[in-house]
Amino acid sequence: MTKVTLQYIAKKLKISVPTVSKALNGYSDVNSKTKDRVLKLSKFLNFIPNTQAAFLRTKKTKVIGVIIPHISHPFFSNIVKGILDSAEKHGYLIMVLKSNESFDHEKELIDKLLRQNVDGIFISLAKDTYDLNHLKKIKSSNTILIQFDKISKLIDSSKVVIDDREAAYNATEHLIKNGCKKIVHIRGQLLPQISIDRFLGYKQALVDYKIPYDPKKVIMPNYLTDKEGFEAMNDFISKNIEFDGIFAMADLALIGAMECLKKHKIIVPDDVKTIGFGNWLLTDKLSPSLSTIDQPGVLMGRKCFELFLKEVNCKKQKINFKFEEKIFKTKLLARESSLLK
Amino acid sequence: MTKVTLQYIAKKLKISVPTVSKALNGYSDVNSKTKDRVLKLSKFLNFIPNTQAAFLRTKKTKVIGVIIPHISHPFFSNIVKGILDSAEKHGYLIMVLKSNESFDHEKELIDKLLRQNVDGIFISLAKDTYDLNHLKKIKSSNTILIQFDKISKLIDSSKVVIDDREAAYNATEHLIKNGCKKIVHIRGQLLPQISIDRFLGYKQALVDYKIPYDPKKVIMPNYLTDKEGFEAMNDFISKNIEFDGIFAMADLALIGAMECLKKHKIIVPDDVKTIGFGNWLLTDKLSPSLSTIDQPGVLMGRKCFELFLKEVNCKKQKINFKFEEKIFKTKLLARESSLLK
DNA sequence: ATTTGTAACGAAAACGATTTCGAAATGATA
DNA sequence: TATCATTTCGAAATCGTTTTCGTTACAAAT
Repeated sequence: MTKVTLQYIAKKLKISVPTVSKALNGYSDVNSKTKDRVLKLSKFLNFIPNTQAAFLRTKKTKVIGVIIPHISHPFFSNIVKGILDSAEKHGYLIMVLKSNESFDHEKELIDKLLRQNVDGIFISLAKDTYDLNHLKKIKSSNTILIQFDKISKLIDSSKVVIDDREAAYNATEHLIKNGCKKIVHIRGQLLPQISIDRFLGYKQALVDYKIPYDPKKVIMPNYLTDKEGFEAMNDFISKNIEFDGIFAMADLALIGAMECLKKHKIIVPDDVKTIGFGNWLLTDKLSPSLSTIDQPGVLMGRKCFELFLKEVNCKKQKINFKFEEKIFKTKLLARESSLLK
Repeated sequence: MTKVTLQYIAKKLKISVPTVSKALNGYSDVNSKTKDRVLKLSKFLNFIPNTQAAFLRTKKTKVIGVIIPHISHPFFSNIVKGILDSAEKHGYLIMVLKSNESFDHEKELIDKLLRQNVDGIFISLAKDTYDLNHLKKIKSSNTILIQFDKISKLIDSSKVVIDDREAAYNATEHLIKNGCKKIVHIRGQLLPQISIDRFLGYKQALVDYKIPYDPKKVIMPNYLTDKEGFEAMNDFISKNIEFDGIFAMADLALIGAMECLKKHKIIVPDDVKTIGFGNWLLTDKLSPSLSTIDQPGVLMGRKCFELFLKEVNCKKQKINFKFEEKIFKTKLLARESSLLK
């Protein structure tokens, strides 16, 4: 059994390869009868066009590479879901890669994707990415780059983010308005812009409400896991740092922190009010249910693809293209953990 | 600026294209000095080999397609994570596609992947997949097929599953041993083997412990969401069906069910003991924490890739290959929701 | 009768690699 | 010197498409 190719079909039909190709791709210079014959036979033979061969001419793979720091993370799952939703409607396929938050790894992944000639690369940077030459390589290879979530402002590309600063401001303000005066902050690492921005939002809210900023009330664990959140809280408590509110940069860290509170018989929200970030799955089912900031992951994923597609079309039609930065609004979900009784 | 190809490098070095190719691919019939020159220049020029062109000869893409019913689902996230872990070590890339539990969609996705000439397809079938011609198409195209989770026994391929029946048996037995005599079961749809198996495990445990099976104690919602779980429970209660235990085929459905109990002031585990399935993220943080069956998603993903690789190597060395079926043990996590006080 | 226009098709080049196989050059051996 | 083996290289074929452009045939218009 031989492979079914254009060649094969052409031979069977005693016509040329180009004609078969044109018939299948809807060119106008092919008789409708021959077109029918081609379509019928190729369906009958279950012809599967070879995308790699096609690529050699078209230079389009209709594949997008998505690089995220983690896979098993609800926010990134939602991002991927959003991208997939849109991509599939336009016939694109998605390669998903994870950087494990490692810069070195990230560089390799980009090389891999460029070798694959993907049409676009969507990336949320690793938290320790400082050098940007790998992103420049993407641009110089003429591959479309879309940054989301953890982005670098120094690289020209369309971007999809949330207003982290505003979100953090709102979260902090929310605690204040619910009576907190001594708010501790479990923040993310130094480098990624989002953890800086969230920290700045926290600080700004304090300023605006005339609460003195106290560096001792801010802690920076290595990872935002529940364990580290627990430890962070232990730290505050053992150092006798007073607090009546917690703002954590990630729900999971907050959950760990709250377990520590429970161990110390500190009641949420009675004694301490808390708010997290991310609206993780099931945070609404906890007791107390977690107040948090909802990031519209699915919408963000869709937007990434939309901006990508816009760029594709502009390039095709040689229209001038301007990069866009879409800033999504977050939603503060006030649940039990932060509300006055 | 021209593209850097083998051609280009060959010209610069005044040698032939094949020699460059051989130098880069470690052939022995190339002088070590020329090899050095090639390696140096191609690194200097930042040569990116064109995988599509290479494919035309090698017939290997080093890409695997993974089809799962949902993206934002912790179990499948873990599967993908496991696959990614292993794949990356062996230089494979992963395309992730979601079928949305739709058979029709699933068929299309497979066509897309075959067009892409992926080396392997890993699939967890949609719950309403009844016809298997699309899987046969994979096999007849000589693409390696690995089935996991929701599989069809009728198709010859390596398979990675858990023993659903045993797991469900253990869950039910666990409830019985903790004093339950009237256990309701929230089951999955009729078609997928896993929901049949889990149901059978439930039934078997009843038989073994001499508890009469009562069809009225089994409900089959359309989806295993929290809402549907809630409704299911409402149904039981409104029909005055007595129960002192719940075994749900999915944690999320159980969570919904337990919200309904709470509404009716039925206390878990005092009045009713419950156990779910899947060990979803944060189910250990709920109050009461959920007893559940842990599926080793990451390990399963890794195993999928391992079996795939074995098949690849056997084919390469023309060794006889036998399909394997790996059945993972599940772990019963006895937490608060099912334990005697 | 000549020109023009249009529809339908195919020859040929191109995309960028890999692989087979034979040739040339060199060194070793008889 | 003749023969043989080894090393190193490249010509050529090939993979399966797409796209440009020219050719043919025929009808319509002048």
